[in-house]
Amino acid sequence: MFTIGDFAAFGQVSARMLRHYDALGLLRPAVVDAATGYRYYSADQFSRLNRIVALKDLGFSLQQVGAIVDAKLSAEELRGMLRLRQAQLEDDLARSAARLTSVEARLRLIEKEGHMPTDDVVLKHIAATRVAELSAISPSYDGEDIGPVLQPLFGQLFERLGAAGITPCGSPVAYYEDAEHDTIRVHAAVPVDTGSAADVEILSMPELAQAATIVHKGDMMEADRSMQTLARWIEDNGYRSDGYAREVTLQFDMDNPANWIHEFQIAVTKRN
Amino acid sequence: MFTIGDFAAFGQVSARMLRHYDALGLLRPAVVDAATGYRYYSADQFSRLNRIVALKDLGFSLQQVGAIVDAKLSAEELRGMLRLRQAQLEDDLARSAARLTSVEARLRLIEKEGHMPTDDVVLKHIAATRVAELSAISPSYDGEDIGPVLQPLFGQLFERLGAAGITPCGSPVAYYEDAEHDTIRVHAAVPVDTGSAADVEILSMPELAQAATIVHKGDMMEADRSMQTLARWIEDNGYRSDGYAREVTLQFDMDNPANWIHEFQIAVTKRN
DNA sequence: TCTTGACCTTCACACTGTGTCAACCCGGAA
DNA sequence: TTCCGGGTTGACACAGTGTGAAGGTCAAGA
Repeated sequence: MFTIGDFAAFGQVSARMLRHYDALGLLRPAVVDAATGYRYYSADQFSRLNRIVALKDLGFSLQQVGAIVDAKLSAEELRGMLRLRQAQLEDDLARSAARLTSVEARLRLIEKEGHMPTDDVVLKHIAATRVAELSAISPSYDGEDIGPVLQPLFGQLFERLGAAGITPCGSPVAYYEDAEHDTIRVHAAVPVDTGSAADVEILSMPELAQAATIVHKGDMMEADRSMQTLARWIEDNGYRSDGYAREVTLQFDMDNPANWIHEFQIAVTKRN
Repeated sequence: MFTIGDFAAFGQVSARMLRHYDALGLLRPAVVDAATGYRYYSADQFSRLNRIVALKDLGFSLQQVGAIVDAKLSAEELRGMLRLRQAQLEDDLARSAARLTSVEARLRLIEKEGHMPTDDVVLKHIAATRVAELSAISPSYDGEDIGPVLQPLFGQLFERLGAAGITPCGSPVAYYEDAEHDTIRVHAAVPVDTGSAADVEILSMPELAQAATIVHKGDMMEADRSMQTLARWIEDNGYRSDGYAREVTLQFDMDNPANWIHEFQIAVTKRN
C-alpha cells in the first residue's frame, strides 16, 4: 500500500493529478479509508498508472485514455485512433517546423536590420468568390501602365453595376494575367452576391488554398516596397509564389492616393 | 469602416476573438458607437491585426503579442524572446517527433499482434538517491544464479539496518555491475534518509536522466518476458540502452513469488 | 412604416490539464 | 501532548476559443 504522495512520486505524476484521475474514474485508489478519506494505492496499480501515463504522453486526452485503458475499444477502433493521432502528429510536426523557420527568418531580419518589420505578412486561405468584372489589356505589369487602365475600368464597372441595380458585397479586387505579346490582361472585379448584367462579366474567382498577404498603405506607385517585403517573406519562410498578386482595395480616396489601403494576396505553396 | 463581422472575415479571425482583443486592449476598434456599443474598424487597422495574427501564429501568447506590438521591447529583448521561442519550438519539434515514433511503434505492434500491449513502458527521470547497500558476486546475470545471492543479501541488509536503528525511506533496489572474470557484482540497496552503520555501505545511486521502465508482476524467473518487452520498446522508439536494469521491489511476499511486483529501470539515450 | 432576417451587444459557462492556496484533519515521532 | 509533514476537500487560476441566451440594431423589401 502506498500513500498518494509515495505513489505519485514513484509514478512521475503529481498527487494533484492522482486525485484528478480518481475524480474522473480513470484510476481509483485500491483502498479509501472511510474515516479519513485517505487514498491508498496498491503496487499493482502501477501498471495501470503506467498505461495512463504512456497513453497521455502519446498526446491522447484523458477521456481518450480512459476509453482505451478500459478496453471499450476494439483493436480496429484502436487502430483508427492511432492513425488519427499519427496524422495529427504529422501535422503538428509540420506546423512546428513552419513556425521554427518563421522565427528563424525573423531572427535573421532583426540581426540584419536591427528591428522587426512592422508590415506583417500573413498566410490566409481565400475562398472562391463570385465577382462581377471588366478587363482590359495593359502594355506591361508596371504601376505607370496599369493605373491608367485600371482606374477607368473600375469606374465603368461601378457605373454599370449601379445601372443594373447590383450592389457589391465586398471590396474591389484587381488581378492580372499574362496575355499575348508580353502584354498583361488587367481585371477589375468586385464581389457580388447575386444578379447579373449584360455588360459586365460574372465569374467565380478561384480559391487560393494558401495565400501570402500583406497590407500596403499609400499610392500604388510604391507598391514595390510591399511586394518586396512579401517576396522576401515567401523566400525566407520556405514557400514558392505562383502567378501575380491580387490587389484588394480596402480603402479608397479619390483625391489622395496616400490614403489608399490595399491588401496584396499571392498564392503560395510550400517549397520541397 | 468595417463592422466587426466584415473585419473578422477579412482578417481570418472570429468576431469573438476581436472582442477578446478589444477587452485585452490588444486591438481597439477605431470607433465604438456610444449609443449601440457597435464596434467599427478602419482599414488601416488591418496592419495591426496582421501583426497580431503573425505573432500569434509564431506561437506567442496574446500577452507577449501585446508587449511586442506595443513596442514596449527593445530590439535586444525581442531577440531574446525570439531565441527563447526558437528553443521551445525545437523542443516541440523533438517531442512531436518522439510521439510520432511511439505512435508508429504501437501501430506496428497492433498490426503484428492484433492488440495493444498492456504492459506499458514509461520513460522516467530517476533522481540520485542515498542508499544503504550490501553487495556480493554472482557467477552470472541469470535469474537462477542471482536469486540465491540477492535474497540473503537483502535479508542481511535489513537485519543490520534494523540493528542500527535505521528505517528505509523507499523501496528496495537491486542493481548489477560487470565484475572480473565475467562475473556480476550484485547490489542490494535500500534508500535511507539519514544515519549510518559500520556494516553497510552508504552511497548515492546516480540519477538516470532518462530511464525506460516497466512493471513486472510475478516471479523474477519470468523477468525475461518483461525485459524483452522493454528491449523491444527501446528499439522501436529509437533509444539505446545503457548497462543493466535496476530492479525496484514494489511488493514482496516471502511465501509467494507470484505476488511479487518489481519495476525494471534501464538508462536509455536517444539514438542518432 | 412595419416586418424580417442578419448582425450586433453583453454575460456566462465550457473545455483541458495542471498549479496553487486555504482551511482543516491525521499519524507518528519527540 | 505537541509538532510537523502530509493527507483531505474546495475553489480559483491560467490561455484561447467555442457556444448559447437574451436582447438591441441595421438595412432592405413590402
